[in-house]
Amino acid sequence: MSSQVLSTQEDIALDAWLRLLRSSASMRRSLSAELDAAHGLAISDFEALLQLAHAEDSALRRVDLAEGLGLTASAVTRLLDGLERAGLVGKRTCEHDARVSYAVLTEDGRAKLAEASCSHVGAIRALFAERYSDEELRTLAELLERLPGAKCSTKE
Amino acid sequence: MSSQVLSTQEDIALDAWLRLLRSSASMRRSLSAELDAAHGLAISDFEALLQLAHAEDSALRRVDLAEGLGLTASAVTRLLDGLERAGLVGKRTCEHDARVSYAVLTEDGRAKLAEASCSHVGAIRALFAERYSDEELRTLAELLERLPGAKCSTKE
DNA sequence: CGGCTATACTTGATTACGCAAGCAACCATA
DNA sequence: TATGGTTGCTTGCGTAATCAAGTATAGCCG
Repeated sequence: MSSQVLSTQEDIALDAWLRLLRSSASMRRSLSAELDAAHGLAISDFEALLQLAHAEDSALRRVDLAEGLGLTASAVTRLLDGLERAGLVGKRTCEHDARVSYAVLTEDGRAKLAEASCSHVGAIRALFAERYSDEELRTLAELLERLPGAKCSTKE
Repeated sequence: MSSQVLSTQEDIALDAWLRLLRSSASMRRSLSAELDAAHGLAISDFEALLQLAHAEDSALRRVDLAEGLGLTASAVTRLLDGLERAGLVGKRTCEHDARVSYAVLTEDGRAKLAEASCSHVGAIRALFAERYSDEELRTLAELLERLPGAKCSTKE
């Protein structure tokens, strides 16, 4: 009794939160190791390329990329530094606003993405397919969508 | 068509994965800011104190704490450095194995945890309660438990 | 006993992020 | 046009994590 600081009553929210944290960290670690070993990309690199590939003209303002990735502007500056150095994305200036610079997917970038997509997305799909039925997966995706910051999708 | 690297067919697994990543990052950021502002603790600090409070004798080997927190041994060394400096945990040697050193919750640590639990766990509960019915929350927790690294719980 | 391997932990280097501050360009209003 | 506020982006710095390498103890097997 003396050791009970928190009530022992089931606290499902706390369990859900811990599982969310732990599983995302654990999956991020393993997927990241795989992706890096196979293609020399970090997870954020891959997702940036993916966002660009789905964007109009394969180009995005850095601000919008940050929004899409759930990162800050400064993180995107450094992320793109690396991708530009690797030749996977390029810069394009904006005619109407000299402040903005577009990040543009290069042909090399598109090729790299295609090459990495197969194994990476496959690994992601496998992780879920092993554990859930189609119905359960849809339920999970729907429930997760309601959480803060989760309004993201592969389409559009 | 030229811009489609990945199939546009619904890829629920990928959506679920992105939502998991984004929501955990977003929630971690906001909860962390709150917890730090109100009690000067990082999320990992809080969770370490919580694990200790639930442990036998309020003590854990560093290895086991690492396992419970989903961190590496070196991360735990540095985490405990801070908590020891703050007087919230202490060290205890092991009689039978000179390699191991137990991290022990101090009275100050227990008090700090009690103080922080109220608002922090409250915030967590609120985040979920706002979005889910009891039934949905149970479903979410159950689904998340199946993911890699999610085998964690507040009880035992 | 002596040597091997495994385990518990620490330490140094690196990384990925956030935040705060700064700069330059844009916009609105007077 | 001047001026004040906002937006897009970069830079400096701090932090929390990682990995790789190092130290010390344990325990086993010849």
